[in-house]
Amino acid sequence: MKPNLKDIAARAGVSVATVSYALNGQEGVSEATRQRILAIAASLNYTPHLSAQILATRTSKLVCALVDSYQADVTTQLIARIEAAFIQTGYQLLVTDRLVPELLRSDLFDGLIVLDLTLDATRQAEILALGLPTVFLAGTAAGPGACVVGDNVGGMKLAWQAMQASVHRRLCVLAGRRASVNSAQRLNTLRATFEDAFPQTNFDARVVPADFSITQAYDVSHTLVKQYDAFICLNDAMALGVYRAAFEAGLRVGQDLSVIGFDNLLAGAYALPGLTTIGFDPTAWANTVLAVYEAVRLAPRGAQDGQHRLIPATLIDRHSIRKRD
Amino acid sequence: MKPNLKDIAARAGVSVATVSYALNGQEGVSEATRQRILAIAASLNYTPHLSAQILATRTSKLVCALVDSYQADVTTQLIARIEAAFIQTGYQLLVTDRLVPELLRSDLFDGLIVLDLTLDATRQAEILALGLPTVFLAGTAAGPGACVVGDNVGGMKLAWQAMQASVHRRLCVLAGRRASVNSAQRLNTLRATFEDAFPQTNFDARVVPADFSITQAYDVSHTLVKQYDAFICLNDAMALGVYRAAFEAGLRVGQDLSVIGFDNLLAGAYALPGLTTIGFDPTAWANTVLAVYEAVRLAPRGAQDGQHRLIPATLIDRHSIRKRD
DNA sequence: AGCCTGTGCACCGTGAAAGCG
DNA sequence: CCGCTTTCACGGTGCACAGGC
Repeated sequence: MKPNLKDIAARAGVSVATVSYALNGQEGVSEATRQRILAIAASLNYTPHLSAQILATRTSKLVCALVDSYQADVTTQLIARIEAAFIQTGYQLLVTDRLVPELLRSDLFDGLIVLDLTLDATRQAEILALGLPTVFLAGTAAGPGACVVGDNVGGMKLAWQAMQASVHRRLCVLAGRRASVNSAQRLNTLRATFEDAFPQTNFDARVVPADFSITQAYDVSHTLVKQYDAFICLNDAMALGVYRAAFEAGLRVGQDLSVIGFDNLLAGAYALPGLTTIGFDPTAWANTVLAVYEAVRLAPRGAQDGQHRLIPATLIDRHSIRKRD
Repeated sequence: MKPNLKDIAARAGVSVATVSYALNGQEGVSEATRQRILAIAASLNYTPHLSAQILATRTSKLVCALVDSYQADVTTQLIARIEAAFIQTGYQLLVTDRLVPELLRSDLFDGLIVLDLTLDATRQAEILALGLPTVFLAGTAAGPGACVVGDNVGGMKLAWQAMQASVHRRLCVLAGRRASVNSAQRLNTLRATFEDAFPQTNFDARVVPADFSITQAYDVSHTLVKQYDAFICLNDAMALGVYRAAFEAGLRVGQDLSVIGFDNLLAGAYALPGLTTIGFDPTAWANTVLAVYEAVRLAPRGAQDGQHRLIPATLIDRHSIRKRD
């Protein structure tokens, strides 16, 4: 059977408390007994019973990462970085894709990181109701809770500039769900920029909703690739839908039409030709998440709101835009 | 503060034990008091303290899914299905990509599912040493531990047949790491089939190692696409590396050359043209994992070995092979 | 007596305050 | 004051048993 403190105590000829102090590096144990206890613990291959520790200390170093899908590769790119940052600070990250209130309210987790770029206000409220220290990876400065998000405004301006350099001028915009905070922010920025440049032209007539999904974008793009040649997609998945429709129509991306995405998916890097897109430095993002998490943890309940940090956007220039000479 | 059994007991005017019985649906509580207790629990928004439950019962319904990478999309496709199957049976799956012995030996988890298709014997032994009920998603019938794996032999035969239907005859094989069980099984099957069909020809001269990775496959393929035109890739990632090299050489997959992969990645479905590949029904796979897990859990310690279940392979016929008329 | 409903208490493994020589 | 022990607490479970009809 797995050894516990009592077993070690019996072998060392001391009390359980002394073993506990020795293993936790606390004072009040002579160096000699400490070494003896550590040696016995190592020889028995002792590891503490985490549930008992959590129960006794009423604290946990476990943090839950709630993802919208294991296949959403924007978020999976980030998880690994976030996990690395948290582990360095002594936390252990565990990932799930289901919001099971019984689990999250079970005192097992110290807090929650929500990696869901399609997050809407309803779900956000539902998550905050769990009462855990929480950091969101999408959301608005105005909304409740703390969040660390990519700079959609700056990113969309970069995307617009990149598309302005294209030979293609017939602009079409593929948008996500209306309720999605990310989609709304990106679309509003683009509209403002567009109306600034072309005050006379109707922007919204060029906007087609495609739910942030590759399949929906593919479906609507069959006709779009015949009318338009400059596609600004509010995420990379939809850009890949345009790729597919273009391929089947015998059109070459980067030649016959220009496409730009948003999020810097791995799949975009491997698309042919490589997808020009807007990305956010994942390591910077992860480190900021950790910093905000620590702040939220210490903040009095309810004072999490308004914490809002922006990760600067960069243009990842590949080959899906045909530039003017 | 979060309510506990004592709070409920006080409000209901009964003992803590009665509350525990009522909430767990056990006998010995009258229907009237049970309803009263349930109502109070609901109104207080009570959820049990999981650590205390695990400590008291010495059992956990938490299962850890250990993945090799959050980006490995063969495994992420499976996680969601496995999670669904396990949740139906009352388990809760939590995912991590780090083998932290302190965590896994902490009595928090009931058992372990290892989703690592690149698993080798060393790592497998290391994981088994943790002493948890474990199911691997890669491995050999001969090896220790229980595993549920795709039928590499049957799958590779299907791949061979599919490629035999191609107009392209200059065969090249892209292989993974030698230590990988999956790569070895697939390669050995292919070699046997090839030598059966062409006893005079040297098979191994046509095999190029590319580490199961898209970038390595891309690197080696620049020259390969000039010598060969029929590529059997032991996984889809490498097939996509061939795609990229072909694209840059001005060659069209499905026209100028034929490619088949293995694993049925999502990225292959969205590649242009769609990648013909070998897949395994993920729902069947997930259900089998659950069944084997239950068996392993109940088996006496050490008796997990030799459990070995095969998931049948199917050909996913898309458009990367140019067939004879 | 026997059945039904409910209670008291030891226990799970660990942590930490207070006590003691 | 040092070095260690005693004691209680954490939240929940389940056995043995009590009391009423």
